[in-house]
Amino acid sequence: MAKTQKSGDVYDPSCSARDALELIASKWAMLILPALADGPMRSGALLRRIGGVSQKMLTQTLRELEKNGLVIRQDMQTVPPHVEYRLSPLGASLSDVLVALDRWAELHFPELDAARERFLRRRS
Amino acid sequence: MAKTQKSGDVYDPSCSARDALELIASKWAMLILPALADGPMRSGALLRRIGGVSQKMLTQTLRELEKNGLVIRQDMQTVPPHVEYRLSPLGASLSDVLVALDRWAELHFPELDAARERFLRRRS
DNA sequence: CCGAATCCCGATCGATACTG
DNA sequence: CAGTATCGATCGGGATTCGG
Repeated sequence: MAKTQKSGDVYDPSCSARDALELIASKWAMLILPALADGPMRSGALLRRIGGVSQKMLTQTLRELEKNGLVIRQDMQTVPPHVEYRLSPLGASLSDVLVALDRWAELHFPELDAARERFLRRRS
Repeated sequence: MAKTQKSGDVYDPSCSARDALELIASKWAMLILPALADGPMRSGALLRRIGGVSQKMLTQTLRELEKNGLVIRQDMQTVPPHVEYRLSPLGASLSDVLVALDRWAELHFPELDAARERFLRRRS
């Protein structure tokens, strides 16, 4: 195996907990997983729900999440294509934490904005 | 102003809550902020604490966090240089959420590993 | 018609060496 | 000890094309 798994330590780059963190540390994953918390969605619906995401990045991120067992992909094998994505139990547990992060951003972004402006003013 | 601030909605790419999320969605920010939760640290100590980070990325990320009011930089103006970083109250509140994320990764990475292996096996 | 794969470019990252 | 500069490698993301 590639990594020594001692105990889970995200500060150890050789621990695969770090891989897990890097998977999560993606702005799209942080939006996709919470979006799926309310129930299964088609790829087109996700594309509309998540503003600013491209089809490519959506598919790419979903594949990565599927690969790691966080998202389950269900292809209805119909014409026209109908593909649904839903959270696995593992994905749902992660989604809970990510929802908290999203809510933090939605609550505190004005303070970040203000700090940025203060910072710029200070250097002018 | 660049973005219409309606209400905080991370799903709206024109809301600066999205900017906040993108700032957070960095593997280094996710390690730096929790690392500072235990108290102020010097830059060298952070470099040692956070495995795999380069001096460049550490400085760069710290600057970004400082710019957004999450981290406070204190230069002791001595020779040799002594610079300390510590969380602002805002940064501390974010750190709490990030700690939860880190702990999720440390708890569940074996399940991700297993899922990846299952995925590979399925396609072989 | 919907979802995925390919090509291509700019932005970003990381290693190393250097400055104050 | 803290930060910067440079450069090659890598990644993100859009436009386009493919396939069912």
